[in-house]
Amino acid sequence: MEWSIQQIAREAGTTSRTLRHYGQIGLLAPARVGRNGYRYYDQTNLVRLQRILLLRDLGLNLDAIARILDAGTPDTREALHGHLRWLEQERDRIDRQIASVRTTLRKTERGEALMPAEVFDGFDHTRYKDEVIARWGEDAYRSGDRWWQGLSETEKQQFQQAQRDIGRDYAAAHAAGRPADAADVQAVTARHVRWLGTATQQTPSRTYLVGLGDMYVADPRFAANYGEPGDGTVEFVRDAMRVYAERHLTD
Amino acid sequence: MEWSIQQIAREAGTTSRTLRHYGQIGLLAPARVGRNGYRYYDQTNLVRLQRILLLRDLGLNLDAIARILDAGTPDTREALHGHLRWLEQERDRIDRQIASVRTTLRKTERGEALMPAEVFDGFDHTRYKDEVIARWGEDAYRSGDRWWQGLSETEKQQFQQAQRDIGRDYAAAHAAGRPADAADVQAVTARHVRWLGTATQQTPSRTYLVGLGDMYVADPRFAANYGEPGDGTVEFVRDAMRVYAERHLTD
DNA sequence: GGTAGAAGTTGACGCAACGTCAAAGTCAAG
DNA sequence: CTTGACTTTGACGTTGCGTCAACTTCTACC
Repeated sequence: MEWSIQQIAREAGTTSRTLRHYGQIGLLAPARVGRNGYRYYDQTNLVRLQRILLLRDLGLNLDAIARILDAGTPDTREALHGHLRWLEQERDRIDRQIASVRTTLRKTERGEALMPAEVFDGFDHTRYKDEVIARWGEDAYRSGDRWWQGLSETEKQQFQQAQRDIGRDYAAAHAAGRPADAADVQAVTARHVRWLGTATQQTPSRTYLVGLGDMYVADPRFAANYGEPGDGTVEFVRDAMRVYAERHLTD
Repeated sequence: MEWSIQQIAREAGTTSRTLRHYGQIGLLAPARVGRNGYRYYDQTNLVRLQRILLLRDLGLNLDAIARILDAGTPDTREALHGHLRWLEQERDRIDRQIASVRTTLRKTERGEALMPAEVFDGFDHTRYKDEVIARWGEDAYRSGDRWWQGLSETEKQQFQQAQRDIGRDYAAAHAAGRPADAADVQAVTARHVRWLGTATQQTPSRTYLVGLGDMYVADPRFAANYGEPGDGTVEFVRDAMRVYAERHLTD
């Protein structure tokens, strides 16, 4: 059982040009090439092609895909778990983009200014560029949270005051040795979440809050807002956020 | 107040090359170009650049960004709405992928047989939904055995159970050294053919059954359903199918 | 005023992953 | 034998810049 290039392309939902490209770069060679030069593909090719398309959809580039497929998957379960984690991360990223676009939409519809003049004041994320990229990838660096854009000066100051208060309370609780799931700590987190809700104009989802906690830990810009550097307060905050998310939020 | 290209780039967290590129494509012209050829940017440029970077982070391409920025607010809303719809669609697709990978994981952990297209569902088919649906009626099984789509979960499980039984019986007969044309083996094949008939809603033709046998051998996904890999069971099944086809079926 | 070094300029090529002609050969049907 | 669908191999186009290269200009310091 073998198929022509068009048949296999239709079957897999791609184009013949793509298949020729994959042949050219040695990613997927046809099972047989006729004397007329025609490419013929078999079942094995189809399976490999679909794995290629799967991995491509996961965002991997063809080079990486070739390495994965040819290295022989050591453990299917492991690989699938990896896919899953990647997919969930991807969904979270898209969720954040959706939230961001919604915020932008609301503001443009209300006729509010999209961008204040001193947008770059304060948060100079370029200083930590390398670290952020190393831990989160170029994308995270470029798309990082910029919800605070578009606020008035007064609003900004209020937010900053509230943020400082919350950060101070977290630091105090952590210094006092309180556990992250204690009621008083969770009360701080509740204020924190309300603060976030006001900032982003909507209640954060569970995965968003958890992801944000991880970002706090990963990103020194955020770490600077919570406790002294290296005293473990950021991790403490992350844990408290995770607890809160699992107790009170859904997706 | 005006800045050099590097200063603006650092401030906005991008590169001078990017700014030159934006100048070249007419997306962001510097406020002034010195007699020395140097580009100088002012406050207005900065605001526009910031809007550009924001929209870029939202995933829009530079062409779209130029149209939005140069057209004014109504188009902005329209574009953002469009982009929002796109993002939501993207998230749905990823959700389906996640469900698909989870299913795959569950089944591999239980050692159940994988239904190939189910594994890949959400990857290509949904995107080309119309095309796939259009050609779904015409030749379902020649296109790769996806008869089981549209069945209820219970029905699917029944089919899988039946398939496992048949596979087990084949493997046992082969292990016992029975010939493919023996009566007891042919009895298994008869069940097999009935199973196929139910699945495809029609009695298989002779050439179809023979071709399917060859496909079993060629395709590791099917081989996995019959005996241990490499123990010759698949070939045994193919032979039994061929015998049955030649004895009982026509085209 | 000389000089080093940082920063600026304009090309021009490179990259990923194909899309999109173009010119020409092949196949299946009527 | 013609027609039309399908295939082949080039080869250039696309997006959003990165990355030299070769050269000029600005700034700082001796």
